[in-house]
Amino acid sequence: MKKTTKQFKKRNAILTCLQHTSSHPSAEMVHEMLHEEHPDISLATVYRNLAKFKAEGKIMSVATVKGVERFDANTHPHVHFICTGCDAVIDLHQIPMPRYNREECGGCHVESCAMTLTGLCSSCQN
Amino acid sequence: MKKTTKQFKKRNAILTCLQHTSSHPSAEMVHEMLHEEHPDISLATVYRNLAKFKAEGKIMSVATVKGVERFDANTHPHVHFICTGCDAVIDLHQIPMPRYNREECGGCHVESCAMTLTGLCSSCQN
DNA sequence: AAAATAAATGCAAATAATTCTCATTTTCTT
DNA sequence: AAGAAAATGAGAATTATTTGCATTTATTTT
Repeated sequence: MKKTTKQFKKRNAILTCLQHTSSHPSAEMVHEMLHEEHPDISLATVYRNLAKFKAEGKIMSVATVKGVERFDANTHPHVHFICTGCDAVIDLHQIPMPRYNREECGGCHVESCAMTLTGLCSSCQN
Repeated sequence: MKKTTKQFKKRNAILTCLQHTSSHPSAEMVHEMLHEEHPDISLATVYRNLAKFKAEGKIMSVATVKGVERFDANTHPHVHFICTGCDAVIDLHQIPMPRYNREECGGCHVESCAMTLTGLCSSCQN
C-alpha cells in the first residue's frame, strides 16, 4: 500500500495554475501568477514542469506569440484567436474545430490539429 | 521617368528564394540556400528582409517549429502539415481551408487564419 | 525511524534564435 | 558627379529557453 505522501507542491501548483486560467500563459506568465503563493519558485522549474506536462500530454502548447510559447491545459482541439494588439490568446468555443485527427493526409499521419485565427480582440479594436 | 536601376540584388534574391521553394524555410535555411549564389550575404540581412516582406504582406510566417520561425511566400490561406520527425512543413493543398477571414468571432476581428496539422510525414513513418 | 536512494528544485551559466548598432557600401535623387 | 537615403556585414546585445550542479525534498529500504 502507498504511504501518505507530501506531494510535489510546486509541480502541482504549476499544473493547477494552467488548469484554472483561460489566458493561455507563457512560462513566465505562469511564474508570475504563482509568485504570490510560491514566492520561491524558480523560472527553471516552471519551464521544466511545463515541458514534462507537455511530454505527458497533460498540457499542450497552443501558439508561439512574438517568439514566446503559450500553453493550455485544455488539450481538446479547439480554435484559438490571437490578438496582435495585446498578445492575448483567446478560446473561440463558438467556432467548430474541423476534425482531421488521426487520419491520413497525402501520406502524412495526422496526430493533432490546430487552428488559429489572428486579428484584434474587442478591447484592442479601439 | 525612372532610371534603370541596379536593384537590390540580395533583397530580391531572398524573396525569390522563398517564392521558388515549397520547404517553408527558416531565416537560416534561406541563408544557406542563398549561400552558393550570394556567398557574402549576411544572416542579419536575411532576417531584416524577411521581417520587411512580412510587414508588407509579401510573405507570412506559417509556423514556429521547435522555436524557429518558418516562412511562406504563398500568403493565400492553406493548410500546413508539420512533421515532428524531420521538422518539415508541408502544404496540404488537398484539405480545404475553412474561411473565417475578416469576420467577427465573439467580438474579435479576424484578419487571418491558420490551420496546422501535426504528425509524421510519409518518410518519417518508418 | 534512520539511512540510502531517487527525484525535484534554485541558481547561475550556457544555448540558440533573433534583433540591434554602427561603420561601410550601394542605390537613388538632384 | 555630389549628396542623401537606404541596404548591408559583422559582431555585439537581447531574449526565451535549457542545462549543470549543488542542495533540498520526497520515497524506499533497512
